[in-house]
Amino acid sequence: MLDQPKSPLLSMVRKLTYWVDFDAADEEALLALPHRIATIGRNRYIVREREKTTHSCLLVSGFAIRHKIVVSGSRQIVAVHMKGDMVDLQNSFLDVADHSVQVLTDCEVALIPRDAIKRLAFERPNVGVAMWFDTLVDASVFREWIANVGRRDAQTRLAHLLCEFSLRLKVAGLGETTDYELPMTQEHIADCLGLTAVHVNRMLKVLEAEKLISRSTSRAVTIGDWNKLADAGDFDSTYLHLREDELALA
Amino acid sequence: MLDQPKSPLLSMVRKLTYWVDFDAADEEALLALPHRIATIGRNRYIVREREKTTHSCLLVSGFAIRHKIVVSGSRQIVAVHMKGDMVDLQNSFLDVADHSVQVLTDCEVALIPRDAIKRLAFERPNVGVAMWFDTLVDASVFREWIANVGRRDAQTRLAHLLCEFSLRLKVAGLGETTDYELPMTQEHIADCLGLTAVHVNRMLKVLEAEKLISRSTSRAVTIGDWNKLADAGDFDSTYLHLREDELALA
DNA sequence: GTCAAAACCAAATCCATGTTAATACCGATT
DNA sequence: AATCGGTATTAACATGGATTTGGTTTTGAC
Repeated sequence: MLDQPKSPLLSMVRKLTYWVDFDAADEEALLALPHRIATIGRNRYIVREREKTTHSCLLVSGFAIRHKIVVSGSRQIVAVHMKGDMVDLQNSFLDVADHSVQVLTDCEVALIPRDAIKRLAFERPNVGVAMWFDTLVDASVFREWIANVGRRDAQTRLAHLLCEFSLRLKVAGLGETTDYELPMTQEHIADCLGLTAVHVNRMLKVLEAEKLISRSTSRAVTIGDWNKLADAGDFDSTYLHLREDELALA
Repeated sequence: MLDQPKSPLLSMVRKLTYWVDFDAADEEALLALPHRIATIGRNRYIVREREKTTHSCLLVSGFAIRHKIVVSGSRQIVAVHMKGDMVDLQNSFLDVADHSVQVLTDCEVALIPRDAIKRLAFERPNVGVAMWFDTLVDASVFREWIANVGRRDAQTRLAHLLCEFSLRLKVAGLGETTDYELPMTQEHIADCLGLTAVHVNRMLKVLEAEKLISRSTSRAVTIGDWNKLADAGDFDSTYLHLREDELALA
């Protein structure tokens, strides 16, 4: 702690460096970004739709969702974020937030002034391009979700989401590929999938009955046969654009 | 023509310059990007899912869609593109395409080698950041589509899409806000909305019966009262992140 | 440890949208 | 003007998922 304080920004550096080769100065500049660590309590909002944002936010621990509320009052979750994700590069550069970001669990975040990020992107093209590519991956996930919600039936949708979580949690070091703890309630899942919580419950039962998953507690998911679940979920991990080494461990 | 050949890349420059202040050298460098003009016939593919891509593509005229095919065989359209859009900054930097891009009509495109774009992004941070921001806007539209498909009923979904087209076509100089030609069949619309073509037809009739729109030919849309249609579609243009001057003319 | 609130589970009913299939239209040829 | 293929339209019927209700279990705040 005294001699080698581990920066919470390290996970960001690690993530971004996949896309471009940073030199020492790039890394230093990233780690030197001004930031403030904050703890955000369960269910609190990081940003609300239509607000102006001034900070971007790196998730150090915990889970967060992005969501939109439609006129009927129902909620659509458009993304789930976990440790190491840069939440809200999205909102913060488009001036007015087009969606809300809410924390699921108590979270530690590093708040970085967006102007500092912006400046860095101009000064160090390596960093700028890396962030650009990172948002391209986000966009790819959004596209897959459009397809999931638009064209797959409830069971397939759910299986797909469970596969996505499986890989992402593993990569984030938060579980095993075939065994993890769901960070969210069935209602959250429903809002990811454009379904009702009641129906998510039914489909979980179906997946369980078909021996694709099993659950010890209500949040714990164990995947019996990963490939079968992936088939059931029409899941192809291409869209996550994981690195080879990340894929390998899956 | 002889003294002032108008570059097809100009519309790209105009679009990108909204986000950052280009200097003369930036603009020059953008216009100097190597590119090849090609004409692509109706229904042809620009990229197919899982292919490796080497070029990025600027739409000079015509319409294109991005889509994914799910296991049941149905198609989900995840984006519609028109004149001036950079199609496939997305695919081309993520090595393997996670979705297909297909043109609807005969299209003129400018094909730009992705390496040239990448190099430019490193050499001229202004350009890199501008492209980054452009993809942030794309991502914002994806999010809105997730919500549209996931949480709005058929009629609202359709009204929402018609509003989006209304603004985007107007901004692209391809129609009036209250009066435009739909670039797509009802089946295409259905695949944007996660519905069937039959049901899209039904809903078009409903919107017509409620005097929200009228149609002279089957593709022509006239919006009676824009605000009423926007209400019916739960439409708020924030997510398009249009410039003020573009919004003004809406 | 207690208690209220939240989450989960189950069953019955309903309805928005899907499915299928037949007909009508329209624009592009020849 | 006859033909043809792709769209659009319409109707009858089927169904996946929503809704509603009520009960049970778990969670977390104190």
